Formats: sequence, C-alpha cells, structure tokens
Amino acid sequence: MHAHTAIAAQPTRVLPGPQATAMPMPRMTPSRPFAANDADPLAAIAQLRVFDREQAIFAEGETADAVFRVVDGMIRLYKLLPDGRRQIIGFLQAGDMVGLAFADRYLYSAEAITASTVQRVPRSQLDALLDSQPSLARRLLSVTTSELVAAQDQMLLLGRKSALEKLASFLLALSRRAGAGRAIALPMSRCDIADHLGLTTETVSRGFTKLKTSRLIRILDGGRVELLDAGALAELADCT
Amino acid sequence: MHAHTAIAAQPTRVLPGPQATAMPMPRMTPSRPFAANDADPLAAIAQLRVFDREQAIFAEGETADAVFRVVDGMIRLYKLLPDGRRQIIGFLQAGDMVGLAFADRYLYSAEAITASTVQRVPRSQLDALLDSQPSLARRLLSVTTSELVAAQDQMLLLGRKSALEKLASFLLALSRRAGAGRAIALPMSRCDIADHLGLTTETVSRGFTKLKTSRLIRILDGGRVELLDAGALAELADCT
DNA sequence: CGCGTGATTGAGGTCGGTCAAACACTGTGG
DNA sequence: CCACAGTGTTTGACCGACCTCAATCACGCG
Repeated sequence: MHAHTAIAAQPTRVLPGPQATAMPMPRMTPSRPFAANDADPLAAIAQLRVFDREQAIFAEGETADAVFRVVDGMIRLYKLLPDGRRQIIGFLQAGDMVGLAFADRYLYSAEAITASTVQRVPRSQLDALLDSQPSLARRLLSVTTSELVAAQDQMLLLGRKSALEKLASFLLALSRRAGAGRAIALPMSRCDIADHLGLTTETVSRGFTKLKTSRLIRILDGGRVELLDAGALAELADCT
Repeated sequence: MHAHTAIAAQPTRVLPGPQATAMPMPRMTPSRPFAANDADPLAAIAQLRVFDREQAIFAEGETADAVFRVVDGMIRLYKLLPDGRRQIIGFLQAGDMVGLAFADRYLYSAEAITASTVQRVPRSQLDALLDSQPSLARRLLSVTTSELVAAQDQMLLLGRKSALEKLASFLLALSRRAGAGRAIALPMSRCDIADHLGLTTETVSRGFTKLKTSRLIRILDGGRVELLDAGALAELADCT
C-alpha cells in the first residue's frame, strides 16, 4: 500500500538565528495575523532551518520541544493508524504554524513535501515569550482558532462529500489560499491528496481526468493546475 | 432524509447572572482548564440560559455576538450542505466552550440535544476581559488547542476508519470523557451519531447490534450503554 | 388502544476501493 | 543519442462496504 517513508529527521543545515529582517513575513490574512509592519516576537527568537524534499521534520509521539512556522515550501501533517492507513491533517504553506498542540508529545507527524524553510521556536522560549508578552497569546489564539475552523470544514468534507465534491473543494481551498491567479501549485502527490481527502490515489486520478474532460481544470506543466471555471467548481463543491 | 428541525432560538428562560457560586465547575482536564479552586473570570460576566430539548442555540451564518460555555446538558454543533447533508462537528458537555471562532458570524449551528444550561458571554465583554486579564487568552488558547486535537482525531476517523471502527472509537471517546464507570449516556439519536461519524442511521444501528452480539457492549435502560470489553473496543478502534 | 417517532432488520444497488496493467516521465549509464 | 530502470499516474475490470429504500419492530403518549 503506502510507503510513507521519509529520510532522516535532521535538517539539512541550520542557519543561525535571529535574522529578523531576512525572513519573509506571512501574508495578512485572519489566519496569519503577523502583518508585515507588525512586530513579530517569534521571529526574534526563531532558528531558521531548511529541510529537503520528503524529509521528516518531527514524528507523532516525539517529545514536542518546539513549535514551527513555515517560511517557504510545503509541509504535510499526518496521523497514521497502526496498520498504515494515513490521514493528512493539512498542508502547510508560508506563514502557517505547526506544533501548537500544548501536549508534551506531537500528536501528528510533519514532513517536507518540497524543500522547505521553517522557523523553529523551542517550547521553553515560547512559554517565556508568552509570559513577557501577553498579547502573543491572543495572536496564537487567533491562529489556532482559524485552524480549528479549517478543521471543521475538513470534517464536513470527509464525512459528507462525494469524491468529486472533495476534489473540487480541495482545489478551491488551495486557490483561495494562493490568492489571485487561476493557476495553483500542486507539489504534493496524488497519494498525498488522496490521504487528505479520505480517498485512494486511483479515485483522485479519476477525479482529475473527469474535471479535465469537463473543462473545469487544465493541467499545466510543473504540476500546476489552472481552474478554468471556478464557479462550476464551487457548484460542484456544494459550497464551502 | 433528515428533518433537522429545531424549535425557536429563544432560550426558555434567562436567569440573572452573575451567580458564581451556584454553577457547577468544569472538571479538571487539560481541555477544561478552569479548576474548581481557580478564579473563573468568565463566570463573573456570564448570563445563565436554559434551553429545551431540540432547541436551537444559534445557527450558522448568524452574527456571532456571544460565546457560550456548557454548564449542563448536551449540545450538538453541526454544519449543513445546501442539499441538507449534515456533519455534526461535535457533541458538547459540561465545561465545553462554543462559538470561540473569531469570525463575525457563526460557522456552524448549535442545538440542545437534552435540556441544557449554558453560560452566555457577549463577545464585547469577552474582548474587554481579554484586555484586562491577559492570562485568559492563554487559557482559551489551551482550550482551543485541545479542541483542535480532537478535530484532528475526528479527521482521521472520518477519512480512514471503517464503520465499526468509527463506532468503537466514538464509544471509547465518550467513555473517556465520562471518566470512571463503564456505562455512558447516549442522549443523542442514531441519526446524530451517524451524522457525526459520516455514516447513515442504518449503518450505525447495524454496528450497535454487531457490538451487542459480540458481547462488547450492552444496552441499558435510558439510552445508556455499558462497555463490556473496553480493550476489545480499543483494538477495534485501531487505537486513538 | 391507536398513533407517531425512532430503531432495527432486510434486500438490493452503487460509489469508491482493490487489483492489475499500461502509460508517462525522469534520470542514469552505455 | 538511445536503452533502461524506477517511480508515479492513469485507466480498466471487478468487488465489497456502505447507502438506499422499505418493511417491521419497540416504545411512549394522548
């Protein structure tokens, strides 16, 4: 079935932090509330780390000694059942945070899909920062809350949508995150998409060809997809 | 298919708040961090409201002008697709919070399953409280984070588990919340359970009879269920 | 008692999974 | 430049878990 193998957990190289001015700021959306002209206390204490394609960042069950924020690239978060079935909890892009579960162990695994740069903030330093800067907690609350909203949408998708509806919803969600432009990057494999939508690789592939022959999407080079009729896709996705 | 009808949105009666000493305190778990001997700033400004069985508390799309905390009873949160398909996001019990999505509109509906008592905290007052009492944000962050953890478990369930595995996981999760004692209350209907697990009423019913004939559970009076072999259920649930 | 609602059971259909083969792409070595 | 292997995607044929439709059952209530 799935292999789900990833290479060693050590980052390719660790850049010395802090380097507050060098790193790109997350976009200004409700879910990523650190605006460019806003002080970013996390950046000051974060280490920058670079991970290769398919490299593990942390694994479910490991001691959760740090939180991460994605600067560049794409990360998958997933949970496994003992027999190997995998559910991808989410795909993270620039600005997203990982590991904000205040448990002593990570409750899911994280792997880089593309070569990725992340900020790493040790848990102890985050706690200290939360003490010295109370407004940070409200920001993190806001971030976590919008993650929760996304999770609830995903529950509706997983529990109640058909294969084609799931695929349309997925493409639209990616498109909304990417912002303007009808072409979106799909660096993840069909298997990743399947494990995110509760389907199989084959069903995802059939869905893509159906959307292609219906002239709703077009496959571009480099694994990019152009949404030819976002309205029809939204109709298919049954709103959301 | 489903009816999903609920009666008027007005609470049966509104009790004058605050009445800090009269209301039961949530239990001491990581997800409900307001311990009994701990100051509870929310209780001080909350209005107590009582809702009848099957009564709506708020609906998806309404202006989100308040957050709620359940004092007693059971609440269902759900999202609907335009054609009426329903996904129950969660069942809330004493101590759980609702409406903590910092959007201007509720993103799901809430209805009382049993007669329920909830604390109602207007959004504006909550904001003020967050300003005057920064530690509250960290508590809410902790609450929201554990809701997110539960949501991720539910994604794994919805995306990757079989009908029987879903049912076993559901019963175990309820049992863990209820704490000691192998009997758990199931005030919600088979249809509610189905809409929570991404199944149909019939499949849930068949699952219950299969668990009964396998001597893993026993149905007691009053819609209560006794877990006869939690170990075997956990095995079935494929961990989690 | 008769009715209404929800739960259970049964029979049959279907969407998506499983298994398998063909295809496409990429890099590697001759 | 091609041959080839290796990996991931697509397509096909078949199957089964779950859904659909429908009848029966159980329980509470006027």
